[in-house]
Amino acid sequence: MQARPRPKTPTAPAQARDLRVLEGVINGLPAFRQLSRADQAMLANHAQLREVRRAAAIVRRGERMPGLVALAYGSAKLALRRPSGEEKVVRIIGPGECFGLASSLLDRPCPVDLVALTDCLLATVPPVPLLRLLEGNAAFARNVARLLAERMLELLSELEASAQHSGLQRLACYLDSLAQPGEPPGGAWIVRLPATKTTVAARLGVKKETLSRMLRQLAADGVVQVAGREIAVLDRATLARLAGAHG
Amino acid sequence: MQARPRPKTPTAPAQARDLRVLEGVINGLPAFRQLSRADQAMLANHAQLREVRRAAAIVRRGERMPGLVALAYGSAKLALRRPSGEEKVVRIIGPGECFGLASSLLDRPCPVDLVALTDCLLATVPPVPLLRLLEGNAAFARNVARLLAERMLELLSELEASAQHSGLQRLACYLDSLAQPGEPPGGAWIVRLPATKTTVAARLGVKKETLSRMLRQLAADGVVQVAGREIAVLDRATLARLAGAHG
DNA sequence: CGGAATGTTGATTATATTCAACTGTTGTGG
DNA sequence: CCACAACAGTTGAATATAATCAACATTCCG
Repeated sequence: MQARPRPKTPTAPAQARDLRVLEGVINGLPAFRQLSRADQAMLANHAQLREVRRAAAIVRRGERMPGLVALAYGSAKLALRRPSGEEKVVRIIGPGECFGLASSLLDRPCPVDLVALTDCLLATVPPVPLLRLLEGNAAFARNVARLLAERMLELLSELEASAQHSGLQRLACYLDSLAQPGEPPGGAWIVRLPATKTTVAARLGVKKETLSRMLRQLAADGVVQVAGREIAVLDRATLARLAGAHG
Repeated sequence: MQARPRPKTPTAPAQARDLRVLEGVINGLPAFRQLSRADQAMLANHAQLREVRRAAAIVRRGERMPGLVALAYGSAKLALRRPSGEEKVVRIIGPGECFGLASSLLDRPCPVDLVALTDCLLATVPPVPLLRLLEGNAAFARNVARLLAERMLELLSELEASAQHSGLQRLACYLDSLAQPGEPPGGAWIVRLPATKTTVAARLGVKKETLSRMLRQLAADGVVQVAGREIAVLDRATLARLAGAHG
């Protein structure tokens, strides 16, 4: 914890003020925002701060969950790996997001690999204080119930996406969901891929070669314009049409 | 194929004793079993009993959720339908199981089609009493949280299954999970498909033709023996091997 | 600079779908 | 009771889709 943060990281040395940082991170999570400062402090007291390097495994599938993992900065992927080497990325999480609520509450082994996509700072809240809070704080229990319900529905729409067979449909749907209005007003929409194309491909359930070909196709049709990880959506209507029904 | 107990008059006329039957059904659900009799009675008072015919739509996707739907008898499928007509079956539920907890709690539109596979009797508990209980009963809130957490992990393993690309892998995995020890002790294991092969195929994410071919393949290899909806697993080791890694 | 990771492209191949024809089962009404 | 319609399942041939293999280009970092 005295290890100096990477010189690239512009923020102040995080580890020096564990509790401060922890409380900040915890307060930033939707799951905990409504808690009293006392409860938040209790969680922070039991939580741990951890820095991990790009490509490091944060939790491995099958391991006991160390608790709820919250990202202060950086990004990580939740991935399922087949022995054959192929992997399916379930979700990509960024700063302020967390992972492992369900498994922690039930004390079940981690159902996926959690792998850092960039250097990360993360907070880990062990199951015990979570369960204590769940027992003693009805509002928290309600909150957790609502949160899990939302996550469930998200996961379901994830499953739905993976069910629509055409890779192109899934890509169109994905781009559409990530599109942000570009800075020149009426112009094109912008998508910044949250990870390498290889990882995004795994997230979409296709190989990187296929993703490459699909993007080329879309570009040739004038629907998008690709520049590395930046994608400009030129024709959002067509994109939406592709995402909806079979194109 | 098999004699389904026709609900000519199932046991006793169900609608005549709404409250009795409702309390019975509600008490049978894991979500509600631990409630006091008073709370159960409250739920029963607000709940409704409904008989539906085979193939009838119980709730349509996008409709407002009428509440938690619990099956007293019969079975139903949760299905996602693409405009193109193809459908993906997410889950098949049987007696004692329920559906729609997450959507009801959040008052979100129903994310799937719920369709009766056989004639059914079902109880519907509207969102309002559910939410009231969630507010007033901390133990219930904790219970709901745990239940949703479990459902989440199930859904995740569902997603995992749909990610392993080989249809044969998914079939092997599915059969393995349904295999029951056959009645002659050391003999073969038995699987009774919970629905028509067409529906099971949709559950596995393949067309009925493909399922038929895969089963023929497995039978030719001496792994299973198929007789209508009954499947005898002759070589469970091989089945498990197929389910695990690429076969 | 140089090496590793990432991404692209073409040729080939595996897998499952689609189309189509046919069989078998089940329930209904003449 | 039989005929028939509707549905469920099987099988083969042609086809579509994405994976795999292989070579090459590019970008990222130390």
